[in-house]
Amino acid sequence: MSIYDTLNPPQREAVAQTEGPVLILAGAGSGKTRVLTHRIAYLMDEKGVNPWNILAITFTNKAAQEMRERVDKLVGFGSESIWVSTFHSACVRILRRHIDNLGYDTNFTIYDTDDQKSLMKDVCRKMNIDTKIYKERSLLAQISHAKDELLTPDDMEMKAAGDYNMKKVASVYREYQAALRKNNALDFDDLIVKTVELFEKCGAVLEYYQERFKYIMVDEYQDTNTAQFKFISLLAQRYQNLCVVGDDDQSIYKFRGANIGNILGFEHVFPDARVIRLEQNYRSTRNILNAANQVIANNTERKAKTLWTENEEGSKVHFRQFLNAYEEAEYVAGEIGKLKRNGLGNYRDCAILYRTNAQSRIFEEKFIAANIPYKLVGGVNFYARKEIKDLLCYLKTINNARDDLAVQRIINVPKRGIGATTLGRVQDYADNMGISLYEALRVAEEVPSIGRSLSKIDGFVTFIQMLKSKADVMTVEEILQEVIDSTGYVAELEAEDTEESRARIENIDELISKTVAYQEAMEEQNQSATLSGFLEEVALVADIDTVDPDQDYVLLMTLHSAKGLEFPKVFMVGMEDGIFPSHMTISYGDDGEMEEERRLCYVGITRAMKDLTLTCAQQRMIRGETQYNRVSRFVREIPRELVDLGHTIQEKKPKVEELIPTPAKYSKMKEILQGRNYKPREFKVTKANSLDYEVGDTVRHIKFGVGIVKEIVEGGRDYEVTVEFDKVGVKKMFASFAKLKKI
DNA sequence: GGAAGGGTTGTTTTT
DNA sequence: CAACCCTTCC
Repeated sequence: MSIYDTLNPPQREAVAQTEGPVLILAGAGSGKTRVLTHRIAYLMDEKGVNPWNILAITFTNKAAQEMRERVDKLVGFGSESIWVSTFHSACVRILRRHIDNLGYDTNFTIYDTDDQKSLMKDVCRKMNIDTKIYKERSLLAQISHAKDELLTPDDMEMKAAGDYNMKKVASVYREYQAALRKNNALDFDDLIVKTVELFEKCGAVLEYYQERFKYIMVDEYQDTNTAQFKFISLLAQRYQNLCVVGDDDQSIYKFRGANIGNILGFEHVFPDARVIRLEQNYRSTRNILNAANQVIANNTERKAKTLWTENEEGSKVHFRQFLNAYEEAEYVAGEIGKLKRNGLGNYRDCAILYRTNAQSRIFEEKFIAANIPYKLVGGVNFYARKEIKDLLCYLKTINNARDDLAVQRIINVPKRGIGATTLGRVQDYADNMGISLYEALRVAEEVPSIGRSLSKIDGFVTFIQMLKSKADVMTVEEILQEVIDSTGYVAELEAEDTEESRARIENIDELISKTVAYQEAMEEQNQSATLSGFLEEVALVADIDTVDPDQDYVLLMTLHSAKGLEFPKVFMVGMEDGIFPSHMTISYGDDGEMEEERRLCYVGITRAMKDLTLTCAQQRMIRGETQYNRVSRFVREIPRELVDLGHTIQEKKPKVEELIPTPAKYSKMKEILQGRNYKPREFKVTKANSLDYEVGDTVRHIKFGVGIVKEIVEGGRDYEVTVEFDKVGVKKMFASFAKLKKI
């Protein structure tokens, strides 16, 4: 009995076909992750392939991690030397070693969307471009599309021919790239583009990686763009052992350049490719799968296939319509509460899927009111929060002083009395001398009419220099701690003492824990923890990567984020024409866009294992105005006999109210929500049953150090602990996030 | 130099 | 409805 006996025939074929190009068309829930992990195991076990020679590209870091764990279980050795990572991480890893060939420093910074926007703003200002006409966002979008297609500014200009607008964009693109290079920074798209550029420019580097990656596998292949395809084909050119896995019906990233032609035309590019179809679904009940099949059958641009399953029929797809979004959310909260109370399932079995992030708000409100723990995936990224960005920019400045953007952000945070005027003068000087902002600050005495600000600038520069010199011997955590202490960042927030400032401090504590976690992870993998390593990890984590399967919470996310996941119970909410499919698609889109929306719907439906509920509201507030939407056309595409309509339209919510303890008045809700602080994300404030320390004990706090517990007051939600610290005096804090350790 | 307030704008979707 | 940008006022 071998580990491969549990596979069905096509799965086994996909596993055993190790040589040459292979296209695996894997329908939703057809066990493609199993195939991939078994295939890797097979390569190592049966074919004697060195794990060092295997590259597996996944869509998220989380998927990468899971795949490694599963291979570990199958093979039990060597999985740590397989490269399993996302396109972006793989490229960063390569660039960190070789990007000096392209004239960048290997400690380059990675710019996120916010950084890109600030940089673009600078560029437009310098070029005298009216951002009322050419919006930063739209310029960046056009540039991003160009990069997806591997078009340089020159290509774009050529393509523009007589098109004035596109010519203008091309010139902005050129300046933008120059600015990035000056800051020694890359944006997300550059990570791929520059790697391809590197391969094309340096034959030796490409050859090295071709030799290294003799076996290449790519998951979620339907969502690769042209640049990613180029990256992969260059690598696979020599040995041609390229195995791609995808499902054209689940291609949902056209807007960010995904080229569905990559999968539809694979056999054309690799004529001797073996094509294997996985059509048996192991995930969903028959009713759910049939509903999905019926919906997707309305698309014309697809490789025909029909998924089947041996699973039981299961319950029908539930459909419920409500008066408004509040009742919709209340219903969902009520259903989940009921499930948990009746012991029929856990919170973690449930996912709420919606089309746009903005729809999450109401569900958060209702979940808080109903005391249901949840985790919001996506939306405002943790690393996009002001306090986190501020601190990270300190780290970036210490790491790469050529990053002007980072320096600009922190030079006067906290207030050092270095204002816009002074900064402008230094910037001018830097521009004239062709040096970076930070270099100019270092020689600020040379800058004309700097006056009294000089001493303040000196203070800042001395501080950064000190940390730069010590960066090699300090851990990331120590550096961060030093920044926090010396700048008084947290102290300032403490003085503020509002709900908001406390939430910010909590976020900062979390950032500190993340540095510790990073160090531990590196130690485990026998790698050294570096500042640029940490910054890179921070730049490339997707929110979904932070979901912890051991925690019992409901997941709230967009349909896009749900790709690749599965849940026993799924709620697809906001099923209305105008929301999903989106207003944009209905009014301005073509057939292709509508088909993409439909694929998104297909992805949503096929996430569900046992139970699927579709909901919508008759009226809904969008951007301050009330909309009346029809039931989504996708709902109407599901055959009537597969649907349970419940007790008609507005079942007045008699039971629901009982389920929700707080008075269901919106204003009241809002008060609770806002009182609880800003944007509550996870339910972390869970009151411990008891504390493992008591009055008189000596405890350690991650930030304040050692102290003695003076008082413990039991509050409703949490314990309030008063501690007298050796260094910082008496502090009051909540037990659940002070994380005091008895010593 | 910095905070407060008013007007304007906009959302699909993300690494 | 908010978030964000810009102006105004201290």
